[in-house]
Amino acid sequence: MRPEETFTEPATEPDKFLPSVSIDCVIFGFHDQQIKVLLINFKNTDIWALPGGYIRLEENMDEAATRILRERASVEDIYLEQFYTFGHRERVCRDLQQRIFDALNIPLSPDAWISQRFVSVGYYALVDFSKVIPNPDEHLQVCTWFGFDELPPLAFDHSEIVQKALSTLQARLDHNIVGLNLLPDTFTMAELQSLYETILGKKLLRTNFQRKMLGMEILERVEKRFSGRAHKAPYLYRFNLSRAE
Amino acid sequence: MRPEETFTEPATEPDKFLPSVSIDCVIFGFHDQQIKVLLINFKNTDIWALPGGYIRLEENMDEAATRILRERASVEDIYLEQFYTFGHRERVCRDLQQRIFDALNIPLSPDAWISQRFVSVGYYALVDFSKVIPNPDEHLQVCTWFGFDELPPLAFDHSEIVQKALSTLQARLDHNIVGLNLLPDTFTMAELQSLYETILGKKLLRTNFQRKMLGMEILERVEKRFSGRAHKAPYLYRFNLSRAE
DNA sequence: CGCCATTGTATCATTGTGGGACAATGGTAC
DNA sequence: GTACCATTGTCCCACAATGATACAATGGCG
Repeated sequence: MRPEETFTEPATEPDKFLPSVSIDCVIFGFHDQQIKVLLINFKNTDIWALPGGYIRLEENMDEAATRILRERASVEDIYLEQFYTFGHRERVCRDLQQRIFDALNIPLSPDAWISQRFVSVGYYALVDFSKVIPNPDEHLQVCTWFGFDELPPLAFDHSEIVQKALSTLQARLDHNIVGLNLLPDTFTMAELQSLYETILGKKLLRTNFQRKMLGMEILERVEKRFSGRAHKAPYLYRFNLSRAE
Repeated sequence: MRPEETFTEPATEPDKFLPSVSIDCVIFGFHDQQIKVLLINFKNTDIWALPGGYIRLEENMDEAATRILRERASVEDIYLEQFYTFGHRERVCRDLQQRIFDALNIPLSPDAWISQRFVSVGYYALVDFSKVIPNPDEHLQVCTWFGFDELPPLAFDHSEIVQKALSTLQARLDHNIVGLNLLPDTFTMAELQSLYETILGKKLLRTNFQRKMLGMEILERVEKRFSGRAHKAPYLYRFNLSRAE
């Protein structure tokens, strides 16, 4: 199964997919003190959108989301969570959709279910920025990271979807161990704090943050870092969930 | 538009509805110190299920949920919230579905989308038990309240849906003002506490619960109750959201 | 008319959090 | 080599939030 099958097949082989339902993935990364989102851009257009896809008849919905993510971001064992389903009547703009298919030179019959109304199930993924290789297929020009605050205008209701993904992530910050998925294997306390501050959109007190994180007993210290920078070298930490009981 | 149209139409007039997507509603009430759930029972069967329905092409998804609720529980201005979307491959059992349609004497073509796989969007509603008039239509034998701990076996994956609805409600208890929707206009502190204890499934300390609720400044005291029972008569309270600022 | 379960409130101990003090560290500049 | 200094790790204090208990007020009931 080649990655690019997903995009063309629903138009050419509609019977292999579940009609009226799509999946859109908000893939979050963290780099340079910034939340990043992976966006795609269709060939011959300037249209940016969330990576998404459709559910094959033989797939569970979660499996479909995992596959879509694998195809776009080339990552396995991903942290993936469903957060909301978007079902506004006019959420998919027909004209814009037509423009995309025209640009790709794929025929789109107005009768096909893929031309009709959609409900889209939103998933967000937390991935280690450094391990992701964006993976454009033959229909995509680019597949790139954008800073959360520098997103281009997005197709359809994708801006709303991104916004809802972030607010859900904020609300679940206590339960999701976001660092485990968004950071490299080892990291400094400052990096972890910067991640939390970026997600929450506010500054935290360094000392209290450190106290709280260490108190959770899910961090393990590893050897001192050989800091390239000046000043006192911080510890490196690693997540160790087995310590939490 | 008569209520019962919803159930037959997708089979007879599939083009009026969005294929592959259904809505299932978990309608919560509170009575006799118990969380209640409204269930339906199809005529000539012993099959219990959640009230559900389909999305008309001209409806937003939220509107569809509101309509389904109105048709089943005859309540307007309902507190309704989407909580999860269920998309397992085998979640709708074909045989069971066939049995329902046979019992109702409605033809069900195996080719129709309604015979195929579904994704179901779950909504939960919080309603004032005393104001709800369960409203069975011509295809339903009964439409009744069940205690949450005394639910009969449910069709398809509806047990899982109910469970997820409650756990979501628990998680959102801080943000949702559940009392506003689940209790009558006026109520005692003991009733409010009992509601919270039932939802959370654990006892709370009376004095601290009272302190916390009063501290939120969303309750307003009304005249003393003429308690039929012995002992000190408690205050009656009413929600007054304008006080929260 | 006193009993007593219930209710409203005050009080104290414990824990959690905001905020700052301070010593230790380890490149950098001299 | 040495003084410097921003960063880091830790401790401490003040105050808020919460757990838990004590106690007075109430109002039907016997």
